[in-house]
Amino acid sequence: MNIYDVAREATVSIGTVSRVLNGGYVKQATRERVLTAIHKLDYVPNSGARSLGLGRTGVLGIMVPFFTRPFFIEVLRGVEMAAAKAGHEIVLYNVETDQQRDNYFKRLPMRKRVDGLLIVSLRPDDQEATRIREAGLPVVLVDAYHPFFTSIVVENTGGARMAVEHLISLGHRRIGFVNGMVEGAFHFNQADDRLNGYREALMAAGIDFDPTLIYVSEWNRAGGMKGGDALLRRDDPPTAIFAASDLQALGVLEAMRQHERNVPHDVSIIGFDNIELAELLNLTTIAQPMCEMGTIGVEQLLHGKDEPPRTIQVEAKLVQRQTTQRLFTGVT
Amino acid sequence: MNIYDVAREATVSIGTVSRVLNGGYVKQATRERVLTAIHKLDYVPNSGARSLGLGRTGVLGIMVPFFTRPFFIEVLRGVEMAAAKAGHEIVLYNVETDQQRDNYFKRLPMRKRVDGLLIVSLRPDDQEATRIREAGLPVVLVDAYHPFFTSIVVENTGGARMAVEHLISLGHRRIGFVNGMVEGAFHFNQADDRLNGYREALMAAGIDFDPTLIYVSEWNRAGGMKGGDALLRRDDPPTAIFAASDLQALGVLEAMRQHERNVPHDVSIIGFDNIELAELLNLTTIAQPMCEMGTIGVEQLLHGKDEPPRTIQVEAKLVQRQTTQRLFTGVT
DNA sequence: TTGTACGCGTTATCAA
DNA sequence: TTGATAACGCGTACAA
Repeated sequence: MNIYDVAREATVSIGTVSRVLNGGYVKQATRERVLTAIHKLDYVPNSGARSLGLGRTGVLGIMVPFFTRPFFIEVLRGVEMAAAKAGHEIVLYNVETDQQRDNYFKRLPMRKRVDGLLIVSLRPDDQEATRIREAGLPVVLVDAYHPFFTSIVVENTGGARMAVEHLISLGHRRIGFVNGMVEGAFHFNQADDRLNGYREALMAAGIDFDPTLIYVSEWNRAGGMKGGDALLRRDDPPTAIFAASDLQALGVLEAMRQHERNVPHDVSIIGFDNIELAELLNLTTIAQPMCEMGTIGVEQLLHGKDEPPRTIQVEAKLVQRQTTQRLFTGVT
Repeated sequence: MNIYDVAREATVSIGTVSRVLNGGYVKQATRERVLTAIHKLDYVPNSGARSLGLGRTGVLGIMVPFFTRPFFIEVLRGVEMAAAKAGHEIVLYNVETDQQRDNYFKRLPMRKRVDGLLIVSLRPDDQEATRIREAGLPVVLVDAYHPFFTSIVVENTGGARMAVEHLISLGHRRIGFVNGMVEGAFHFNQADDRLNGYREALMAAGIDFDPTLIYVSEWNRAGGMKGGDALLRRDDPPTAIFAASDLQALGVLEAMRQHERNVPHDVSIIGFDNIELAELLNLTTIAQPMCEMGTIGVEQLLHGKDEPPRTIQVEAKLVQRQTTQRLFTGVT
């Protein structure tokens, strides 16, 4: 069932069929004959052949680590919405190992299977970035940064500072920090920025920076649990804990439960991201517009083609819920 | 940068390059020359052209409604794992409206953009199924059933019966049921099966079936809340509630909180699915192997090509946690 | 307004 | 073991 069959059925040439399909000038009567033939034969253009001729595929690639984590799902949601609206399909490149990451960075951009590539939370090194740029494939980074590409990032430093300032404003001075770690060789750099925010807030309040109050864990619940546990085993446990992601904050909450500390009475907890679960569990957190970041990313991919790369910073917002409260000093 | 460039660089014909790439017989020395040329030119085969010649794309389509819901995410996880292992990419067709659903059912199978289509929780009607079958595209259904295609389903009736039997075994006799509804024209049919399981369990225990104890809601938290709320407003509220999905069960839990009923002391709650959240919130539930269903689906798609369609029923299992307990009768 | 013929980058077939 | 060439199905100049 190809374009020749339709042409024969409608007794026209394939050129005419193509024009009917792609909106060229065709006499009304001819158009109708072709349309009837198409309908009768149940003809649908072969998209592979189409992209070969056209030089584009109508497909956007999205490269994302651990896509089942809530943060990435939210970004994906935004991506899907924007792509669907623009009539593009999306193919998912999930990254769980260094090997996958390297493989994708090396091959994906030159295969021309996609019209654009959205990379989430993964940072190409300079050599990879150079190769990608030379391949000419539009690339946009979300939650990651590289000078060669348009990047959408939340104000990581500012957001972290906001979180810690919130805790300080509640009277806390011994504030633990469960930060995220580099998983594999993925080159996340959010962790550094958030650490800077943490330090800035302390410094501004005249609180000494104590590196032993920092625990670096994986960006998931198990990691958060380990962090919360470690911080509570100290002789002088912190009265508040800032976790670099909501998932880690959930782990911290679990650790608190195991240590039989009441949140927020004994310990205040604040997370980062504002995933759906945070609302469900009443977790105070720093919200970043995850879905929107995905949407913006796709729009940049589609419409920001030839503009020079730029960094789009989106706002973080404090969402106060019920896991943080004024430090109980024992005084009335 | 195409195969001709490589051929020229290595002073061979494109046929030889192709053979090096696809594993034909090539003299070692020639092979190395070609490989060097490939490396030097950073050549990567154009996958569009490749699929045109090959007649296949190496891509699997997955059509799924509301893909951000935990159940679908879990299925997707299984799909992604299996597809990656088999060296296939996946393109995501998210369905949120009837229109999208119809569009995809009509066009997707004949465009030959994918080598196989996995359809999750969506049921084609007979006409659609016929067209798809005629298009010759391998299709597998997950969490849905149609006689034309291999289908992977959990024992919906058995699972629901298990849930209600569990409640009955705890002494409950007035058992509410928050079932799921047909959203749009998506033709879910899980709801009917689960209703049957509910009735069977009651009947087996000699309990009268009371249709007013059933509330039909959307398959999400908001729906569950409405259901829980409605059931609690009765003069004789149920002592236990079975929700057709964990998401709805979460809504029911929220409703209980609003009505200031203690779970499980005042009311026992059981869900269905066993999403990650269920563990986090200690929800008793009926587990279905969501991830595995995705994996099996892909395997069937890839290896079950010419075998006749069959229905693969996977097991449901009771996972007892802390939202169900023996009915408190007031007697010691 | 319509038809012809070429190009897109591969794979596969067949002859050498 | 290698090279030449015909598909694959479409878009699109260009000619008619």
